[in-house]
Amino acid sequence: MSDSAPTLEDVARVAGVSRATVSRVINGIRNVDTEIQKVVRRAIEETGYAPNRAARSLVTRRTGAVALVVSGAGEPAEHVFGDPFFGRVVAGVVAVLRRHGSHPLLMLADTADARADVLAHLRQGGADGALLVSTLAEDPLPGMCVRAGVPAVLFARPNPPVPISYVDVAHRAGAALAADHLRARGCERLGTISGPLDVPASRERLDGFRDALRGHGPVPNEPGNFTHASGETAMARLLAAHPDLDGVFAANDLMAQGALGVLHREGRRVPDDVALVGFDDSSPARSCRPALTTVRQPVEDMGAELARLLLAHIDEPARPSVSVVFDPTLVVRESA
Amino acid sequence: MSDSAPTLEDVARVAGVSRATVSRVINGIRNVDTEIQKVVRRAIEETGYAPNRAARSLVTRRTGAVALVVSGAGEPAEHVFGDPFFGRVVAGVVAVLRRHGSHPLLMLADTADARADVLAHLRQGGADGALLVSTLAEDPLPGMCVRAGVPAVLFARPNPPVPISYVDVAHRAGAALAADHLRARGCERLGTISGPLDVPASRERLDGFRDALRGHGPVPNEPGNFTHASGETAMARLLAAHPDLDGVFAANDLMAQGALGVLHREGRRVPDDVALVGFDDSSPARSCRPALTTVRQPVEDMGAELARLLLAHIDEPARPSVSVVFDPTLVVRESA
DNA sequence: ATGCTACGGGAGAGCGCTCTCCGACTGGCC
DNA sequence: GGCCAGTCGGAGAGCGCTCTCCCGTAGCAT
Repeated sequence: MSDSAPTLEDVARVAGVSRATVSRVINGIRNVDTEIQKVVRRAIEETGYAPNRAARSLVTRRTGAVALVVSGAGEPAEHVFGDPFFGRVVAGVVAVLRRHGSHPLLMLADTADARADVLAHLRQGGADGALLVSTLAEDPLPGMCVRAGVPAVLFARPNPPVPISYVDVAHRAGAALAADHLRARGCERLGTISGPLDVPASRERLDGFRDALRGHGPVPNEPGNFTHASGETAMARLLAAHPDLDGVFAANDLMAQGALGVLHREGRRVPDDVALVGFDDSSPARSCRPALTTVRQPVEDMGAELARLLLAHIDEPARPSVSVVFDPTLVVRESA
Repeated sequence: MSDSAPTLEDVARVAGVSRATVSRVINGIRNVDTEIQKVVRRAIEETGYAPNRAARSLVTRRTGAVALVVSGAGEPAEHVFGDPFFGRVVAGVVAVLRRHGSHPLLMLADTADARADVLAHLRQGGADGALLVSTLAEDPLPGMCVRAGVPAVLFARPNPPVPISYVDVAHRAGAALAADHLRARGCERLGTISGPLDVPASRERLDGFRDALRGHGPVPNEPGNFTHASGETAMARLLAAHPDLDGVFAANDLMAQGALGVLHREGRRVPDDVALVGFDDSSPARSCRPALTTVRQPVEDMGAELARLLLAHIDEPARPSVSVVFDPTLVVRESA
């Protein structure tokens, strides 16, 4: 045994067979005598052999890694990674990938340079494909991937529309769920705290809410940016402009939580004076007081589907792109 | 140009030089005539060349990837990934790695099989080293890495002690900060909600708290397991056994948040009747009502140091292992 | 003019693996 | 007994890159 790691050659010598046979045993095992298989396996054991991934990738053109790209504006990285929502996506992704022997390679695409790096990495075969999770209103990365012929799948519909597979939730239907619930519990004067209006998902949640309420008068909205703080300011503004509000729909739980704090400070009881519905069913929703009634996205399942789609596209590059839209459900807790 | 991706050879042909020269230009550029460099760069541009990472790794024995291993018991993956604490570690790690052109490869080591897979991956050169973040009381993985000669760095002190570098926070000092603060604001009857007592960090926080209070009578403790729910039950028990409690130290913010809910329900005002101090300074601490006074760990910095240490160990395998311990600080908010 | 160093650039040997041939051997059937 | 099909295993050609030699040329001192 030499000083460096054992190679196929070493194992073959110990087993008294050829390199090819050892390779056959390790991989698909097309047709190798069981007796020889045993001998080879013993030799592998004995030498402590571990196949070299780089050498294998060189010929198979597969790495067993997929890029998990977080595409966002220049916001601090901890924001994205610290977001439990993203964590749930990751959990779903990992659950599928690990069964397949793959792992996600975490990458940040927060600047044009970073995007170029990500694309270069992909083109260099650093990963077999990419999962793109974007917080950007308009993201050029999906288009770049398509043009470069890199298999990629998006979380959320691509904004500059490109022929690429994606998973999403039915935003309008989810918002309608919230609207119906608020109406059903007797709320008359509703308001909303939306996300940034240039983000399609925000837009759809707002439109879905308003559509469901068509014929019941205008619904005032204050846009936030999905953060706790923006929920607070939005709620304060909404309350200032419409003191008689009795129901609020926030486009995510974090903003709802912020709104909750403001309502409390202003002496409004929730849900008695003002009913509040969030979106996401993230962990804050559960730990809030009062616990948040919210529209649940099956985020883990969506993450899992994201991974499944990518693996399919990697396996079969010519596969037509599809969109998979999940239906949200209403989780009724205390706030509405 | 052939149908497949251009190779060094193609670029060399276009530039009218040898493969080696193109390689030189792309990498260290040891000594190549500037004129020729220009020609080569133009050829690279022209061919749209992207170096093949696998081929490069094969000879350099470097992948530019680092395993980020989440080592935990069989708990659901979403728990770990969804934990903002982990997200902050990742943010720190990524900040350093990206400057170095590396990326973290996310791996789960929640079972013995998974641990074996992780180790195999590392031994196969799937990553240049490993960052181990463990929630386990006793984790065999660090030892496995050391034995296999895989560069690895831990977040938190290794429990079966092994010669390996790690970063950690001064738990005892942090707990003492909490104790001193509670004493200073006049609390007399203190209690604690610790983490699992077989986890070294929990132990140290508890011991540190008690040590700082030595001579002021015994400090009752109810152990939890770092979850919201366990904080609730622990607080309820503590209150049942010691109704006259006027100060509580919880070993993390999540449990503190749970405790807060129970105190509220029991009609105790915080901080007037019972003062409460948490640990971590996680986002729940900020969004709680009342906002949590807590011991802040500089988690992002710790994550960054984690990555820096690993890169150093990869560069210089013989480098002696070290431990880097960060000092926590007290963040005073409303709860104490 | 000769030798020596210095440096730019090419040739070519691998890195460790997979996979396509192709040869050898076996057994069943005419 | 001969032939063909079928099965098993070996030889060897790459995959695309890096890096060590080595040669050629130029610059300088002898």
